[in-house]
Amino acid sequence: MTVRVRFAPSPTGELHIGGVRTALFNWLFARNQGGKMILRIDDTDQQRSSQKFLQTILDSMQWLGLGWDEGPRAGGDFGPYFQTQRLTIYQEEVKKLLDSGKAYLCFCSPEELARQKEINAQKGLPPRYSGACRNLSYQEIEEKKKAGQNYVIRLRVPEEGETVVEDLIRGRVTFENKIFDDFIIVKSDGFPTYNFASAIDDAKMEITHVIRAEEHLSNTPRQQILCGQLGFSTPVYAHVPMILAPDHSKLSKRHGATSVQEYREMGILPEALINYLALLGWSPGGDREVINIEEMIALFSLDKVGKNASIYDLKKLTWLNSHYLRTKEKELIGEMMVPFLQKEKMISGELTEEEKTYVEQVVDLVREKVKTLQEVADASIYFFSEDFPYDQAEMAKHFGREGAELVIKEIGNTLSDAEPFQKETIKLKLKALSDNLSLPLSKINIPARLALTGRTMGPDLLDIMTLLGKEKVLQRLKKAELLCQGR
RNA sequence: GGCCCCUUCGUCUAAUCGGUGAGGACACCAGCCUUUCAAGCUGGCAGCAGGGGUUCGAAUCCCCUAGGGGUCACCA
Repeated sequence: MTVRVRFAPSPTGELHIGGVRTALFNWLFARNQGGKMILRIDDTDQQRSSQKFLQTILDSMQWLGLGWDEGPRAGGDFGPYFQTQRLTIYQEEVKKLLDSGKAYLCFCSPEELARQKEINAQKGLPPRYSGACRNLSYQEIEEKKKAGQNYVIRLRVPEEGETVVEDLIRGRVTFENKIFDDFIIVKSDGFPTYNFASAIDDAKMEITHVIRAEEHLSNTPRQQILCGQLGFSTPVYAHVPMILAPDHSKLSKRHGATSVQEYREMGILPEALINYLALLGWSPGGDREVINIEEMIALFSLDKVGKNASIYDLKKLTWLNSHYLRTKEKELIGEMMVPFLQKEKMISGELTEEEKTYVEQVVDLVREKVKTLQEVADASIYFFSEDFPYDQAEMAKHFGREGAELVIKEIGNTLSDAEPFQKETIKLKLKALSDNLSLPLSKINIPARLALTGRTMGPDLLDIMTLLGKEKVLQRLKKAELLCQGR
């Protein structure tokens, strides 16, 4: 039997890192097992679902390289892959349950239910449904329907016995059936609830393994009961641990960057995010930290997934990102830089081949010093514009000093003779100048760097000079002379 | 509150059948390197939640306590 797994996001928000990690584990498992990855859209929440979120989720998945074999944009034999397009399938199953008395209509209004819950809460009882409509007569039902009363459909849950979930990660988990009340399977708007639609779709789509977050573990017995009533066999379950925010609470917007989209905009590389997320809750064994996707696929197995929730730590993500930033081909990083450079107005329009090469050279110099693509852009301004900012504090320190102007002037003089204008010749010139002026090399390099870049830290000075070219270097040194005078 | 899950350095984690000086990574600190800042290299700090058992021997098995998380929605 071929493995079929599914990732079933609901388009009610952006794809967050918890969701991606779940998607990743599904994807790795499918690839490792030679199985299929299905993407299903659980969009039964009419109020909150939106087309915009759907697009973002699909884009995020594709950006990360987590492709799917069946689903939106891919098609497949088990469609449709949107729950809102599967209504007739659910209706068919509802009818069976209703006809056999395994489900019933409930006319209690949300207000009534809320009141019941409040009463229960006051008595210290769990907030469960009273069962008021459990045994309505046929006549009562017809009357209420005729009166136009809204209703939901509830599943009649057996009060005796227990339901056992055999979880690949947690082991055997037992629930007493009496703790469940008759839960809703069809909402008053006619749409199925999550537990209902999910159980049906997993069965109809022939999903073999349901790999999802631990928050669903408590829902699993309900789905198993449903499968039993529906006559479906249950898939194998694997509940992966949750990802928690640094304050140990459940992830939410107030925790800063939590969506894939945000990391992308920040300049995190997809492979860094994947690598980081893979290490959260799973270990490839040994002392591996940096691991590429092919190795992950080869090594992935659910029994190496841990049981405890993990807290995400941006520092490690950032470290991995700087690693990939530094080691990936500069041509590829150059391409990825384009939107960032455009955003900062450092480039515009289509790049010529020459410009592409220049961007790559800049990237190659700057990336050693920073951790994200955005930081590459921030650290590259002086390579793209004459109108770059000068660090005021450093200016005061290095240009405000007695004799600063003279040093800058001397640097300009000596460099104007540097021919060809290359690292070795420049190096010799600067060294000679340091000897002539009896100044340590740093007293020359630092002002020069400040003059050329507006800051005192950055890539190798000689590399900056050669990439900028003689003309710009001399021009900026002239400008710096004036800045010294105007102190 | 009921039910369920979980508990190894600050964080992510490793430790085949119980026998380890409890290993690695990020972060942090120090040194080296160095024209700046990084990177890199070397070293350091730091952990088995607590208590009972079982055993010659427990991070590992059992029980209790504590703590954290999840769930109990006409959200998924």
